[in-house]
Amino acid sequence: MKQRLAAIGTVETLPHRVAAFLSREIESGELNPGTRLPTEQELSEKFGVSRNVVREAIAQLRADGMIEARQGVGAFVLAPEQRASIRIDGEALKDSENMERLFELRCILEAESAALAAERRGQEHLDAIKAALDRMSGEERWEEGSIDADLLFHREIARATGNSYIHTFISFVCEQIRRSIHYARLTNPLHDLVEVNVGEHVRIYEALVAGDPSAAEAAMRAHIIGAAERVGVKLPAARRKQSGKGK
Amino acid sequence: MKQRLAAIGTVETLPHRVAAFLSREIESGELNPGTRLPTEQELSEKFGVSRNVVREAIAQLRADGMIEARQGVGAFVLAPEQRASIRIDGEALKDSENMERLFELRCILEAESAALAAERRGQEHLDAIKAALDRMSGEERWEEGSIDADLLFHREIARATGNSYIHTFISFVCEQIRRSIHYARLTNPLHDLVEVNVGEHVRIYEALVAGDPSAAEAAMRAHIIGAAERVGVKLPAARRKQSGKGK
DNA sequence: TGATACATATCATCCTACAACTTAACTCGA
DNA sequence: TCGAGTTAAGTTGTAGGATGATATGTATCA
Repeated sequence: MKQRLAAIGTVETLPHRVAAFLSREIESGELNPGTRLPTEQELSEKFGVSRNVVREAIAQLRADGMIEARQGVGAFVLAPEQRASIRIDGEALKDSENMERLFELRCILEAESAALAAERRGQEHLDAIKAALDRMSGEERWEEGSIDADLLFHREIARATGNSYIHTFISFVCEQIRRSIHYARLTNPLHDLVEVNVGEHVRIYEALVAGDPSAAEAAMRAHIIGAAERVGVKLPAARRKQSGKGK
Repeated sequence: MKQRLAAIGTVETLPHRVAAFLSREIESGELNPGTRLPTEQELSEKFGVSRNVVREAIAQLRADGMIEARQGVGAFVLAPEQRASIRIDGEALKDSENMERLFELRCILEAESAALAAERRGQEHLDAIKAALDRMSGEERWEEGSIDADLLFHREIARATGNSYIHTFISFVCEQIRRSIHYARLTNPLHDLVEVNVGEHVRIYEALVAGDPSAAEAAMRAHIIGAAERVGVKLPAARRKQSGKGK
């Protein structure tokens, strides 16, 4: 709490910057659940901004369920379980272990998504998935166009599950991963472009056409594991395909 | 866009209400990606609030990545894929089909969580899970205390996966479900209290102790399906446990 | 036709003022 | 002395006005 805006860094509007700063204080444990934030006036002075800016920042944080404000009392940090939304800290993804974990979560979601899509897809879903696949095949190198087509491919599969929450969660996770990789490239332009592997996508598509949930799941799992490795992330050992204890 | 705040309903601060209204317009497709919102001044007049209130509302929406504001131009709706966070509309969960879908997603996440926890848990995890279990067992009826203990049980299992994203996602989904059920009870006080089924929890715990991922997954899946049914939600047919095609 | 200047529209920030709510302190009566 | 009621102080919630910054469109000039 000794910071001024000059030390906050990053771009964007002042409210966004104040909110980001406070958010980091909360996530890092500097401000524990139950802690009362400084008053709006104090924050205003501390950061050298108007009270309106502080209020806008606080509005953001309360919409996220990170804090609650009580009129006449102050603003208090809430427990993470009370959050009204899920966010992923882009900075945290610079740590490759966190990237691993996010890929693991993605693998869980996408493997199930593919299996459900294989069961529930209609012709219109297959058409959309094929269109994304064709778009991917038309690219010679793994560039933004390919990345967009790849994301679209995954999103269309998730759409075919008929479960909008699955679609939302997968879209979100894929987008966060994409952003992280994108920013890594901006920082390090020599970062190698990753080659597209359309064969893996084709196998997923074929399993969907065949309506084979197990094949779809396996193909998708292999694809996500492969995609992770291609960006330098090694997923934790595959599970239960070796245990053979499952019924 | 013909609404006034009187028609917005719900409680809370004016910015929150304006943001919620706009958010619903966006989610419902009334405001498509690329659409330009009315100016701040127009929204201020339309809703009969000050421009500050409108700005705070917009700050919330832009923090979510639902809109982007360009100085001198206006505020524009962004595509859902650009969202910086995941939210679940509590109103949408009043539709039982959406509740089904959310439970399905929960089942996907929690089954995997249990399996990973069975592989990765340490003694400290088991202790925490047991503590939550004991707390649940001490309750004679399914009340808030039991619900909290149940949520804690699930969160501790997710923590044992060692993947904070899994933990975050599961916590979030469980909390949204809990809130939805809680509000349903406020609206309809005659809604039956649901009995706690500690036996299912014990089975999960035992599989964790035994370090048996398959058993943990199966027990968790059965528990989630049972929990859903106990609140009147029937999950889509179980998948792949009958296909037997998996390797 | 392209570049430059100017006007207009709109967001971003700041400031002031008052309303509404909460909490602590004070006063008064039993 | 204790409890209830009142008042004062502190803090958030809202409103309104002003100025700065940015983007876009239009007019003018070379």
